[in-house]
Amino acid sequence: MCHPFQRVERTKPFSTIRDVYELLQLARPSQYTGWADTAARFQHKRVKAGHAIYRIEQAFEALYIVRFGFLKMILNSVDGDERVLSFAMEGDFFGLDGIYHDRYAVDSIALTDCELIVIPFKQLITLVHSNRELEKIIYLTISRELLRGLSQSLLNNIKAPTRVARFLETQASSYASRGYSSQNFLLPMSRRDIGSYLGLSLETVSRSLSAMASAGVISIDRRHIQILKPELLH
Amino acid sequence: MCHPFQRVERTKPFSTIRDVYELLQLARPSQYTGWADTAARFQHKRVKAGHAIYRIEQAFEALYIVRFGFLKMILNSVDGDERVLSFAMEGDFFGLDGIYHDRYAVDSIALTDCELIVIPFKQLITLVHSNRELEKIIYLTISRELLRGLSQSLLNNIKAPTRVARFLETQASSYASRGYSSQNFLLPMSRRDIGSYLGLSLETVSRSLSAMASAGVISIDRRHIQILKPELLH
DNA sequence: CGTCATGTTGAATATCATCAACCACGGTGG
DNA sequence: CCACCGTGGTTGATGATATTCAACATGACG
Repeated sequence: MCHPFQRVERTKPFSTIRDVYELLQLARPSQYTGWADTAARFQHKRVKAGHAIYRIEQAFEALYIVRFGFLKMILNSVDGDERVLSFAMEGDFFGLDGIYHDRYAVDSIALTDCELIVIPFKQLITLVHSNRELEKIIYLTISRELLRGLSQSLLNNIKAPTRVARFLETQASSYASRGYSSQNFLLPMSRRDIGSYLGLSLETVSRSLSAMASAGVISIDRRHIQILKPELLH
Repeated sequence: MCHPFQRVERTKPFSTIRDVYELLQLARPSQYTGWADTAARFQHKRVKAGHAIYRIEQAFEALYIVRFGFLKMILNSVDGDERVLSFAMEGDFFGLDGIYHDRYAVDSIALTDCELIVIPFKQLITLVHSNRELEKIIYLTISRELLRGLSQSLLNNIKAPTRVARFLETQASSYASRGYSSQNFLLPMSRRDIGSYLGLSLETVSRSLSAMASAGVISIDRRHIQILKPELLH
C-alpha cells in the first residue's frame, strides 16, 4: 500500500545532519557551513504498516524523523479503546514524549510502511554541545510541538463539522508545505482514527465528510480527498 | 485577596539558581555543587490580580516561574470569548509558548496577586552552556509541558462530570505536591474559566460540582473545595 | 465467490449548551 | 446603616447536537 503521490525516495541506509535539517524544514542546509566534516550519520529504520516503532513504557533511546510514510501516536485506555493523540508524516519529528520519564509515554504505530531516521538522544545532545545552530533548532522543534498541542486543544467546544473541516485544512497545508498537492490528497488514517483524534465518533466524521461532499465543497473516494472549494472549507 | 493556605513567603527581590531548582521541584539543590559562586540572580516581578504578565504577539524575552499566586493562559477568539489553555500556580513554569515565533503565543493573566521570577531566555541559554545539569533540567521541564498537553487532550470525549472530577483531582495533587492540603483547597478561578479550560459551559461545571456535593463526595463553599471521599472522585 | 474490515446512512436516545430566573455576596453611595 | 447594583454562582426548562445501535454497502484479499 503506497501513497499515490509519494515522491520517489532514494533509500540510502543513512542520513547526514544536512538531510535532517532539510527534512525538518527549519532551515536551508546551505545556510550552515562546516557540515561536510560532521561525522554524524543516522541510521534508517523501516517499519511495516500496522507495526509499532515504540511502545509506551519502553526505554527512551531515540527520537525519530519520518523520511516517508505515516504514523499515529496513540494511548490505549484500560477498557481497550485507543485515543489518537497525533499523526506524523514526512519530515515530522516524534519521540519527544520519552524525554521526561526516560520512557516513552505513548505508542507509535505505523499507518503505512515507513522509513524513519533514528536519532539517538544522547548523540544528539553531544552534537548540540558543539553546535549552537543545532541547539537553536532543537528548541524550535520542541516548542513547535508545544504550540501544536495548544492549537489542538482549541478544537474543543467547536462544532463537529467545523472540526472535521479544520482537520482537512490542516492536512492540506501539511501536504502543501511538503510540496504535494493540497487539493488532492489521501487521508492515510481510518475514520475511527480521525474521530478519536478529534474527539468525535467515527459516524460523526463520516457524516460531516458526506455533508461537505453533498455541498460540493469536497469530493470523497474512500480515503482520497479532493478539495473543490477551499474557500468554503473555513 | 489572599489564599488562606498560602505559605508565608519571604519576598526577597531576587532568586538564585538554587531557588529556581527548588521551586521547579525537579531536583534537590543539595544534589548539585558549585552553585554558590554562580552569579546568576533573577529579578522578581509582582503583578496584581487581573493584570497581564504578557500579551499575545508581544516580543519573547523571558520565561517565568511562579513564586506565589495563580495565573491562567488564555487565547481570545475573534468574537470576544476567551479560551483557557492552562493554569499556573506556585512552582510552575510558563512563557515557553514564546520560543517558537519569538513572540508569545497566548495571553498570561494573573488570577490573584502574583510574584514571579523573571528568567531572561538568553541568559538561561548562556547558563546552560556552562552547566550540563541545568541543560538536563531545561529539557525535562519542557518535555513535562509536552506531556501535560497530551494528558489534557485525553479529556476529550469523556463525560462532563468525569471531566470535572478529574480536574479536581489534578488540582488536589498539585496542592499536595507543593505541601498544601489536598483535601481542602481553593479554586482560584471562576466557573467560567474552569468550563473554558475543560471545554464545558459554566453551567455544566456548576451542575457537576453540585451533583458531587449532593452525593457527599465533596463539599463546596463558593470557591472553597473540601474533598470528603477522594476514592469516590475517580 | 465468500469473508472481513471499513465506511455510509438512518432512527432513537443521551448529553450538553442555551436561555432564563433567581440567589448570595461585596461594594458603593446616599 | 441600609437600599441599590453588579458579579458570580446555582438551578430549571428546552432544544440542538452528537452518540449509540443497527442495517447495509463496498472494496480488499484470499
